[in-house]
Amino acid sequence: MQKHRSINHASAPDGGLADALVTSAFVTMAVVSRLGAEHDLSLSMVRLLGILADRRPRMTELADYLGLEKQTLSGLVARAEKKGWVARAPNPDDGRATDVFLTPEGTKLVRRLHAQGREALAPLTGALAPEDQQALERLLRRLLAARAAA
Amino acid sequence: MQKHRSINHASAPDGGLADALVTSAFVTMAVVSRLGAEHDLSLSMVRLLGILADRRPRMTELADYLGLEKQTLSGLVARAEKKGWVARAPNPDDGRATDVFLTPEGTKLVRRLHAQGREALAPLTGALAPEDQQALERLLRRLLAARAAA
DNA sequence: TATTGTTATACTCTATAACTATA
DNA sequence: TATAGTTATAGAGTATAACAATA
Repeated sequence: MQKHRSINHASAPDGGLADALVTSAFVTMAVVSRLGAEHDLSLSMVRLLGILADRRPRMTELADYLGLEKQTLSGLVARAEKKGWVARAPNPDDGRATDVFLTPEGTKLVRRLHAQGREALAPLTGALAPEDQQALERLLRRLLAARAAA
Repeated sequence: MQKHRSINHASAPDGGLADALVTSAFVTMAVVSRLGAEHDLSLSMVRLLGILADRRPRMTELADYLGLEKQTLSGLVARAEKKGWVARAPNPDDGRATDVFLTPEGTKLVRRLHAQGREALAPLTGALAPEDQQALERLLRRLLAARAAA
Protein backbone atom coordinates (compact mmCIF):
# COMPACT_ATOMS: atom_id res chain seq x y z
CA MET A 1 0.00 0.00 0.00
CA GLN A 2 1.54 3.22 -1.21
CA LYS A 3 1.22 6.49 0.67
CA HIS A 4 0.66 9.75 -1.09
CA ARG A 5 -0.39 13.18 0.04
CA SER A 6 -3.85 13.09 1.56
CA ILE A 7 -6.59 15.66 1.47
CA ASN A 8 -7.52 16.84 4.91
CA HIS A 9 -10.64 18.91 4.56
CA ALA A 10 -13.56 19.09 2.21
CA SER A 11 -15.31 22.45 2.24
CA ALA A 12 -14.42 26.04 1.56
CA PRO A 13 -11.80 27.28 3.98
CA ASP A 14 -13.64 30.47 4.95
CA GLY A 15 -16.07 28.67 7.20
CA GLY A 16 -19.70 29.35 7.95
CA LEU A 17 -22.27 27.09 9.51
CA ALA A 18 -23.63 25.95 6.15
CA ASP A 19 -20.17 24.73 5.15
CA ALA A 20 -19.66 22.87 8.39
CA LEU A 21 -23.08 21.30 8.02
CA VAL A 22 -22.44 20.14 4.47
CA THR A 23 -18.98 18.84 5.25
CA SER A 24 -20.13 16.92 8.28
CA ALA A 25 -23.04 15.57 6.23
CA PHE A 26 -20.66 14.23 3.59
CA VAL A 27 -18.44 12.68 6.24
CA THR A 28 -21.37 11.13 8.09
CA MET A 29 -22.89 9.81 4.87
CA ALA A 30 -19.58 8.23 3.96
CA VAL A 31 -19.65 6.31 7.24
CA VAL A 32 -23.26 5.23 6.74
CA SER A 33 -22.56 4.34 3.15
CA ARG A 34 -19.62 2.16 4.10
CA LEU A 35 -21.67 0.46 6.79
CA GLY A 36 -24.47 -0.18 4.30
CA ALA A 37 -22.03 -1.58 1.77
CA GLU A 38 -20.89 -4.15 4.31
CA HIS A 39 -24.44 -5.47 4.30
CA ASP A 40 -24.92 -4.96 0.55
CA LEU A 41 -27.34 -2.14 1.18
CA SER A 42 -27.58 1.02 -0.87
CA LEU A 43 -27.88 4.34 0.94
CA SER A 44 -31.55 4.52 -0.04
CA MET A 45 -32.13 1.05 1.34
CA VAL A 46 -30.50 1.97 4.64
CA ARG A 47 -32.67 5.03 4.85
CA LEU A 48 -35.82 3.15 3.88
CA LEU A 49 -35.25 0.57 6.59
CA GLY A 50 -34.41 3.27 9.12
CA ILE A 51 -37.62 5.12 8.41
CA LEU A 52 -39.71 1.99 8.71
CA ALA A 53 -38.23 1.25 12.12
CA ASP A 54 -41.09 3.01 13.85
CA ARG A 55 -43.59 3.79 11.10
CA ARG A 56 -45.97 2.08 8.72
CA PRO A 57 -46.42 4.61 5.91
CA ARG A 58 -48.05 4.22 2.53
CA MET A 59 -45.97 4.18 -0.63
CA THR A 60 -46.56 7.81 -1.60
CA GLU A 61 -45.62 9.10 1.84
CA LEU A 62 -42.40 7.14 1.69
CA ALA A 63 -41.57 8.37 -1.78
CA ASP A 64 -42.15 11.99 -0.78
CA TYR A 65 -40.07 11.61 2.32
CA LEU A 66 -37.18 9.91 0.58
CA GLY A 67 -37.31 12.35 -2.30
CA LEU A 68 -37.84 9.52 -4.77
CA GLU A 69 -40.38 9.10 -7.53
CA LYS A 70 -43.11 6.60 -6.74
CA GLN A 71 -41.88 4.23 -9.45
CA THR A 72 -38.39 4.34 -8.01
CA LEU A 73 -39.77 3.52 -4.59
CA SER A 74 -41.76 0.64 -6.04
CA GLY A 75 -38.50 -0.91 -7.16
CA LEU A 76 -36.72 -0.22 -3.88
CA VAL A 77 -39.53 -1.72 -1.83
CA ALA A 78 -39.79 -4.68 -4.19
CA ARG A 79 -36.10 -5.40 -3.67
CA ALA A 80 -36.49 -5.10 0.11
CA GLU A 81 -39.53 -7.36 0.00
CA LYS A 82 -37.64 -9.96 -1.99
CA LYS A 83 -34.94 -9.95 0.70
CA GLY A 84 -37.62 -10.51 3.32
CA TRP A 85 -37.04 -7.22 5.15
CA VAL A 86 -40.33 -5.48 4.43
CA ALA A 87 -43.87 -6.43 3.51
CA ARG A 88 -46.77 -4.66 1.85
CA ALA A 89 -50.44 -4.70 2.79
CA PRO A 90 -53.45 -2.87 1.39
CA ASN A 91 -54.41 0.21 3.37
CA PRO A 92 -57.69 -0.49 5.18
CA ASP A 93 -59.03 3.03 4.66
CA ASP A 94 -58.07 3.62 1.03
CA GLY A 95 -58.34 0.79 -1.46
CA ARG A 96 -55.80 2.43 -3.73
CA ALA A 97 -53.08 2.74 -1.12
CA THR A 98 -50.47 0.25 0.03
CA ASP A 99 -48.85 0.30 3.46
CA VAL A 100 -45.25 -0.76 3.94
CA PHE A 101 -43.74 -2.13 7.12
CA LEU A 102 -40.77 -4.11 8.43
CA THR A 103 -40.89 -7.86 8.83
CA PRO A 104 -39.42 -9.34 12.03
CA GLU A 105 -36.28 -10.07 10.08
CA GLY A 106 -36.18 -6.50 8.82
CA THR A 107 -36.54 -5.26 12.37
CA LYS A 108 -33.58 -7.34 13.44
CA LEU A 109 -31.50 -5.97 10.59
CA VAL A 110 -32.38 -2.39 11.53
CA ARG A 111 -31.40 -2.98 15.15
CA ARG A 112 -28.08 -4.36 14.02
CA LEU A 113 -27.49 -1.41 11.67
CA HIS A 114 -28.40 1.02 14.37
CA ALA A 115 -25.90 -0.45 16.81
CA GLN A 116 -23.17 -0.67 14.20
CA GLY A 117 -23.88 2.90 13.11
CA ARG A 118 -23.31 4.23 16.59
CA GLU A 119 -20.12 2.24 16.77
CA ALA A 120 -18.90 3.43 13.38
CA LEU A 121 -19.53 7.04 14.34
CA ALA A 122 -17.93 6.69 17.74
CA PRO A 123 -14.50 7.87 16.53
CA LEU A 124 -16.20 11.13 15.59
CA THR A 125 -18.67 11.59 18.40
CA GLY A 126 -16.16 10.38 20.96
CA ALA A 127 -13.85 13.24 20.07
CA LEU A 128 -16.15 15.57 21.97
CA ALA A 129 -16.42 15.84 25.72
CA PRO A 130 -19.68 14.43 27.08
CA GLU A 131 -21.18 17.87 27.67
CA ASP A 132 -20.23 18.92 24.15
CA GLN A 133 -21.88 15.80 22.78
CA GLN A 134 -25.06 16.74 24.55
CA ALA A 135 -24.83 20.31 23.36
CA LEU A 136 -24.29 19.21 19.76
CA GLU A 137 -27.18 16.80 19.84
CA ARG A 138 -29.46 19.46 21.29
CA LEU A 139 -28.47 21.97 18.62
CA LEU A 140 -28.87 19.48 15.79
CA ARG A 141 -32.32 18.50 17.00
CA ARG A 142 -33.34 22.12 17.20
CA LEU A 143 -32.11 22.56 13.65
CA LEU A 144 -34.04 19.52 12.48
CA ALA A 145 -37.20 20.74 14.13
CA ALA A 146 -37.14 23.61 11.64
CA ARG A 147 -36.94 21.53 8.52
CA ALA A 148 -40.67 21.39 7.93
CA ALA A 149 -40.22 24.95 6.65
CA ALA A 150 -37.37 24.09 4.29
CA MET B 1 -51.69 18.71 -5.29
CA GLN B 2 -53.15 16.32 -2.77
CA LYS B 3 -52.18 16.36 0.90
CA HIS B 4 -51.67 13.23 2.84
CA ARG B 5 -50.16 12.47 6.20
CA SER B 6 -46.51 13.44 6.28
CA ILE B 7 -43.62 11.85 8.08
CA ASN B 8 -42.02 14.20 10.53
CA HIS B 9 -38.84 12.60 11.65
CA ALA B 10 -36.37 10.16 10.25
CA SER B 11 -34.36 8.43 12.94
CA ALA B 12 -35.03 6.31 15.95
CA PRO B 13 -37.02 8.16 18.57
CA ASP B 14 -34.77 7.34 21.48
CA GLY B 15 -32.18 9.90 20.52
CA GLY B 16 -28.44 9.87 20.83
CA LEU B 17 -25.88 12.05 19.11
CA ALA B 18 -25.22 9.49 16.39
CA ASP B 19 -28.89 9.51 15.42
CA ALA B 20 -29.06 13.26 15.31
CA LEU B 21 -25.91 13.33 13.22
CA VAL B 22 -27.23 10.79 10.71
CA THR B 23 -30.63 12.42 10.48
CA SER B 24 -29.20 15.88 9.94
CA ALA B 25 -26.81 14.40 7.38
CA PHE B 26 -29.70 12.93 5.40
CA VAL B 27 -31.60 16.20 5.58
CA THR B 28 -28.58 18.26 4.56
CA MET B 29 -27.75 15.88 1.74
CA ALA B 30 -31.31 16.14 0.47
CA VAL B 31 -30.90 19.92 0.22
CA VAL B 32 -27.55 19.60 -1.53
CA SER B 33 -28.92 16.91 -3.80
CA ARG B 34 -31.87 19.07 -4.82
CA LEU B 35 -29.58 22.01 -5.46
CA GLY B 36 -27.32 19.83 -7.56
CA ALA B 37 -30.26 18.48 -9.53
CA GLU B 38 -31.21 22.03 -10.50
CA HIS B 39 -27.85 22.25 -12.22
CA ASP B 40 -27.97 18.66 -13.50
CA LEU B 41 -25.20 17.66 -11.15
CA SER B 42 -24.98 14.38 -9.29
CA LEU B 43 -24.03 14.41 -5.63
CA SER B 44 -20.60 13.08 -6.51
CA MET B 45 -20.15 15.85 -9.06
CA VAL B 46 -21.09 18.51 -6.52
CA ARG B 47 -18.62 17.07 -4.10
CA LEU B 48 -15.89 16.75 -6.72
CA LEU B 49 -16.25 20.40 -7.69
CA GLY B 50 -16.38 21.46 -4.06
CA ILE B 51 -13.16 19.66 -3.29
CA LEU B 52 -11.37 21.16 -6.27
CA ALA B 53 -12.35 24.65 -5.15
CA ASP B 54 -9.06 25.09 -3.35
CA ARG B 55 -6.99 22.05 -4.29
CA ARG B 56 -5.24 20.50 -7.26
CA PRO B 57 -5.00 16.81 -6.36
CA ARG B 58 -4.00 13.85 -8.46
CA MET B 59 -6.56 11.28 -9.53
CA THR B 60 -5.74 8.71 -6.87
CA GLU B 61 -5.96 11.25 -4.07
CA LEU B 62 -9.34 12.34 -5.30
CA ALA B 63 -10.61 8.79 -5.60
CA ASP B 64 -9.48 7.95 -2.07
CA TYR B 65 -11.05 11.06 -0.67
CA LEU B 66 -14.36 10.60 -2.45
CA GLY B 67 -14.45 6.93 -1.60
CA LEU B 68 -14.64 5.99 -5.27
CA GLU B 69 -12.65 3.50 -7.30
CA LYS B 70 -10.11 5.07 -9.60
CA GLN B 71 -12.02 3.87 -12.68
CA THR B 72 -15.21 5.46 -11.36
CA LEU B 73 -13.37 8.70 -10.80
CA SER B 74 -11.98 8.56 -14.33
CA GLY B 75 -15.54 8.61 -15.62
CA LEU B 76 -16.66 11.36 -13.27
CA VAL B 77 -13.72 13.58 -14.16
CA ALA B 78 -14.19 12.84 -17.86
CA ARG B 79 -17.78 14.03 -17.64
CA ALA B 80 -16.76 17.17 -15.76
CA GLU B 81 -14.04 17.80 -18.32
CA LYS B 82 -16.51 17.43 -21.16
CA LYS B 83 -18.69 20.07 -19.51
CA GLY B 84 -15.71 22.38 -19.29
CA TRP B 85 -15.58 22.54 -15.51
CA VAL B 86 -12.30 20.76 -14.86
CA ALA B 87 -9.08 20.04 -16.71
CA ARG B 88 -6.33 17.48 -16.38
CA ALA B 89 -2.58 17.94 -16.64
CA PRO B 90 0.35 15.59 -16.16
CA ASN B 91 1.93 15.82 -12.73
CA PRO B 92 5.38 17.42 -13.11
CA ASP B 93 6.97 15.21 -10.46
CA ASP B 94 5.50 11.84 -11.40
CA GLY B 95 5.05 10.93 -15.01
CA ARG B 96 2.36 8.40 -14.15
CA ALA B 97 0.15 10.82 -12.26
CA THR B 98 -2.47 13.24 -13.51
CA ASP B 99 -3.47 16.40 -11.67
CA VAL B 100 -7.04 17.66 -11.76
CA PHE B 101 -8.16 21.27 -11.29
CA LEU B 102 -11.05 23.62 -11.94
CA THR B 103 -11.27 25.70 -15.10
CA PRO B 104 -12.32 29.35 -14.73
CA GLU B 105 -15.82 28.28 -15.70
CA GLY B 106 -15.75 25.53 -13.10
CA THR B 107 -14.67 28.05 -10.50
CA LYS B 108 -17.61 30.27 -11.36
CA LEU B 109 -19.97 27.32 -11.04
CA VAL B 110 -18.58 26.39 -7.64
CA ARG B 111 -19.00 29.96 -6.39
CA ARG B 112 -22.60 29.94 -7.55
CA LEU B 113 -23.24 26.58 -5.90
CA HIS B 114 -21.66 27.74 -2.71
CA ALA B 115 -23.86 30.82 -2.52
CA GLN B 116 -26.99 28.90 -3.40
CA GLY B 117 -26.13 26.23 -0.88
CA ARG B 118 -25.98 28.74 1.93
CA GLU B 119 -29.28 30.14 0.79
CA ALA B 120 -30.91 26.72 0.53
CA LEU B 121 -29.78 25.83 4.03
CA ALA B 122 -30.85 29.17 5.48
CA PRO B 123 -34.29 27.88 6.54
CA LEU B 124 -32.45 25.37 8.73
CA THR B 125 -29.52 27.41 9.98
CA GLY B 126 -31.70 30.46 10.46
CA ALA B 127 -33.84 28.58 12.94
CA LEU B 128 -31.04 28.95 15.45
CA ALA B 129 -30.15 32.10 17.33
CA PRO B 130 -26.86 33.62 16.16
CA GLU B 131 -24.95 32.42 19.22
CA ASP B 132 -26.35 28.92 18.73
CA GLN B 133 -25.27 28.99 15.10
CA GLN B 134 -21.75 29.81 16.21
CA ALA B 135 -21.82 27.13 18.86
CA LEU B 136 -23.05 24.53 16.38
CA GLU B 137 -20.43 25.43 13.82
CA ARG B 138 -17.70 25.25 16.44
CA LEU B 139 -18.87 21.83 17.64
CA LEU B 140 -19.15 20.45 14.12
CA ARG B 141 -15.66 21.62 13.24
CA ARG B 142 -14.28 20.03 16.36
CA LEU B 143 -16.03 16.82 15.34
CA LEU B 144 -14.60 16.99 11.83
CA ALA B 145 -11.12 17.57 13.13
CA ALA B 146 -11.30 14.05 14.55
CA ARG B 147 -12.20 12.29 11.37
CA ALA B 148 -8.65 11.45 10.40
CA ALA B 149 -8.92 8.73 13.03
CA ALA B 150 -12.19 7.33 11.67
C1' DT C 1 7.35 -5.50 -9.99
C1' DA C 2 4.44 -1.97 -8.26
C1' DT C 3 1.79 2.12 -9.13
C1' DT C 4 -1.09 5.50 -12.00
C1' DG C 5 -4.54 5.97 -14.89
C1' DT C 6 -7.80 4.61 -18.75
C1' DT C 7 -10.92 1.58 -21.37
C1' DA C 8 -14.48 -2.35 -21.73
C1' DT C 9 -18.25 -4.52 -19.61
C1' DA C 10 -22.02 -5.44 -16.40
C1' DC C 11 -25.06 -4.28 -12.62
C1' DT C 12 -27.62 -1.10 -9.59
C1' DC C 13 -30.28 2.85 -9.00
C1' DT C 14 -33.19 6.38 -10.62
C1' DA C 15 -36.38 8.85 -13.71
C1' DT C 16 -39.87 9.27 -17.79
C1' DA C 17 -43.82 7.29 -19.83
C1' DA C 18 -47.71 4.27 -20.17
C1' DC C 19 -50.93 1.44 -17.77
C1' DT C 20 -54.50 -0.55 -14.14
C1' DA C 21 -57.44 0.10 -10.30
C1' DT C 22 -59.79 2.74 -6.85
C1' DA C 23 -61.96 7.43 -5.09
C1' DT D 1 -61.23 13.20 -13.36
C1' DA D 2 -57.75 12.66 -9.95
C1' DT D 3 -54.95 9.73 -7.05
C1' DA D 4 -52.19 5.30 -5.78
C1' DG D 5 -49.40 2.07 -7.38
C1' DT D 6 -47.00 -1.04 -10.80
C1' DT D 7 -44.66 -2.26 -15.05
C1' DA D 8 -41.73 -1.32 -19.08
C1' DT D 9 -37.72 1.23 -20.89
C1' DA D 10 -33.69 4.18 -20.84
C1' DG D 11 -29.86 6.81 -18.75
C1' DA D 12 -26.52 7.93 -15.14
C1' DG D 13 -23.28 6.11 -11.79
C1' DT D 14 -20.54 2.66 -9.90
C1' DA D 15 -17.62 -1.54 -9.58
C1' DT D 16 -14.79 -5.60 -11.52
C1' DA D 17 -11.46 -6.88 -14.81
C1' DA D 18 -8.03 -6.16 -18.26
C1' DC D 19 -4.82 -3.04 -20.18
C1' DA D 20 -0.84 0.68 -21.23
C1' DA D 21 2.65 3.60 -19.40
C1' DT D 22 5.83 5.12 -15.92
C1' DA D 23 8.68 4.36 -11.42
